Amino acid sequence: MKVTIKDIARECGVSVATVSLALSGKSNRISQATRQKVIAVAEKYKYTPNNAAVSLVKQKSRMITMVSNDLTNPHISAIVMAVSRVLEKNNCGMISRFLESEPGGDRDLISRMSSENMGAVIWAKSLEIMDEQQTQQLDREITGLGVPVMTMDQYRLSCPGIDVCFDYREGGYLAARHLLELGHRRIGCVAGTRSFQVTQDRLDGYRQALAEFSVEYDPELIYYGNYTMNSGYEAFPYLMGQKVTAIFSMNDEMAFGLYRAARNYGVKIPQDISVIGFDNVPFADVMEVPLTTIRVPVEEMGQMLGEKAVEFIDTGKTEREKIVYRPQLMLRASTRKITR
Amino acid sequence: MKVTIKDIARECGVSVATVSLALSGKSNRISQATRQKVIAVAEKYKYTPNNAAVSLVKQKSRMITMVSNDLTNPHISAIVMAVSRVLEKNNCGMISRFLESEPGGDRDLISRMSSENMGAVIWAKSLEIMDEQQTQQLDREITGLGVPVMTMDQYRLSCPGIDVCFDYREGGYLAARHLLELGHRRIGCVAGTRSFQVTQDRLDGYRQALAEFSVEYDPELIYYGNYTMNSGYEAFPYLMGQKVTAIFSMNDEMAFGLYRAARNYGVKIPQDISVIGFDNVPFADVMEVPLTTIRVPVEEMGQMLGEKAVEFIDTGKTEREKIVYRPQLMLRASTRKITR
DNA sequence: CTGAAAGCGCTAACAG
DNA sequence: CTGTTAGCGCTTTCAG
Repeated sequence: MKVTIKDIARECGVSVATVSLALSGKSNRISQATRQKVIAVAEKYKYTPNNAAVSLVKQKSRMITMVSNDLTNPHISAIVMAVSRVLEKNNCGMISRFLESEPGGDRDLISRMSSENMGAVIWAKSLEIMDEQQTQQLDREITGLGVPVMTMDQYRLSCPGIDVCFDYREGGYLAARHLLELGHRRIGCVAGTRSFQVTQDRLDGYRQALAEFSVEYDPELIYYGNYTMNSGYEAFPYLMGQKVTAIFSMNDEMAFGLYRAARNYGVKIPQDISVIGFDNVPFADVMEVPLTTIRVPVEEMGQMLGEKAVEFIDTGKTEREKIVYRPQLMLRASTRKITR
Repeated sequence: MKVTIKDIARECGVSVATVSLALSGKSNRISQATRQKVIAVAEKYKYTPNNAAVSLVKQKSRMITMVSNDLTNPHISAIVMAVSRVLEKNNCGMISRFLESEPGGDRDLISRMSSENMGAVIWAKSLEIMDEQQTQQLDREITGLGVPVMTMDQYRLSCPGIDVCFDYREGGYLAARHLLELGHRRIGCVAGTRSFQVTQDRLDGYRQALAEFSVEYDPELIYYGNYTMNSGYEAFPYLMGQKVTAIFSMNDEMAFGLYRAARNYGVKIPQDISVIGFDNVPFADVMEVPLTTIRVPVEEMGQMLGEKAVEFIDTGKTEREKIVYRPQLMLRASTRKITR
């Protein structure tokens, strides 16, 4: 049986209250002598508090629930890893819930979460496009958890927390503009999951760039995938059929799918076709033709998410904050001036 | 305030005991009428039990602690993802602790874990090479957690659980033999972290293959990295200096580092040098020159880990089991017959 | 079939 | 400076 505060109290000949106080160190009502003794005994038996009991009485804990998409995407694992690092350092725990990248299912998730009494949640799931009513509904449910919530998008929540955003629109804009500046006019796009807000945002940026260059938007040039490598692979023949000279892929994973398909079809990147990705995962730089892409500062964003979660737990503050990160073009070798 | 069992009891005009019994459904001592009423009210208020309270009284929970190395390695994230999937399905939660791939620090980790009262732990951290005394010491500490422990290596623990192993030795053997069969004789090796047992195992396999082909083992041909891409990158010039014609990399990540370095040095794979990896991460197949590698069935292994954790929690069984998975050569394009 | 009561390990008033 | 006490939300005997 694990040693409890009671065992220590008995051994030291003091009450449990004294032990609790001595160990927490939060009060100087305890004499040096007793404190020292208590600590010594606690160490002797390698005492560690029972978190369930602590969080039951305190009504909160240093456990943080992290909700995110599928880890097989290195972009996601980078975020999770960054968050985890911060939490460990601040001795918080992390309960992770990795969801397959499919829309829906939040309802069930939230009810399960409400059983755990975590101190905060990091909701790093892609935001679905929602109408006003759905938005309010989700807000009500999430807010109902009664803890601060950090998100990775503008969820328009009313509970304490922060929205750590990225300007996907500008990212899409930068990507398309880069291609346009290289002279491309028929620019295909491998979009991600249709129902995600971030997909729409990138598309908006793409369209804005086209407009600036007076290129008409052609919906036939958009292929909707689901952010997996495989969907990039499938997009390739379709877009080639559309005679595009360049492709903007909404994430690097799908761009890699494009690479693989191009190899199969004997199409050379960037000689025959330019490709630009999005995310800047570590692998982008390993390919034989390093991938030009849009950098998303995942490390910084993950760290911010983690630090804020800890801060909200520790200070109990109640504001809702927001921060927006900006994209950056990583120019590498997969894009080039149009030759025809 | 979250609704508790007490609120429901009051609303239904019954005692808390009755509510508990009715909701758990484990007893037929409750009349249909009351049960129905209790359930209706619980749903109305979206009641969910407070896990802290439950686990405090039951002295265990359906929360599983998952300890693993750094997620930036896709091989690790695949395992974590597979585990997570089965836990979700069995409505268990997962507390994750991702450790940087450095030796040591288990001590602190275990004491932190002992505060959470999880139902099981999955210890998917690489095993360090240890002497008899250290082995016993670790066993004592881990066993001291008082819960079943699933590992990914032969930890020789005495607590309930399972060792889900992989035959790394045979993997190393297959890799080296493949190269030998292609006629290579000076075969470099990018080893992983020196202090890991799995590193030693792969090396043993490599040496065995050399012996079978009567090739003398040359320690100068071994470069110790740390399983990161970067260490593969650094290994390259060293091994080229040793005039090797082929390289066995102990994981795919490091092989990718080799790829990147080869590109920089203008060395062609496989024309100038053959490369074989280990793991078979999804990317291995995306490279312009798809990577020949040794497959580790991470999906199956992760699933086994998760299922066993659930099984041990649900049945309370106390044996210690063991299962060993076998390697498989994935022949692709990065290795070829020696031409000189 | 149902209620009362004890207790899981710990904290936080409130007394002393 | 230290002990007593009342609970946090829930399960589980043990009576009724």
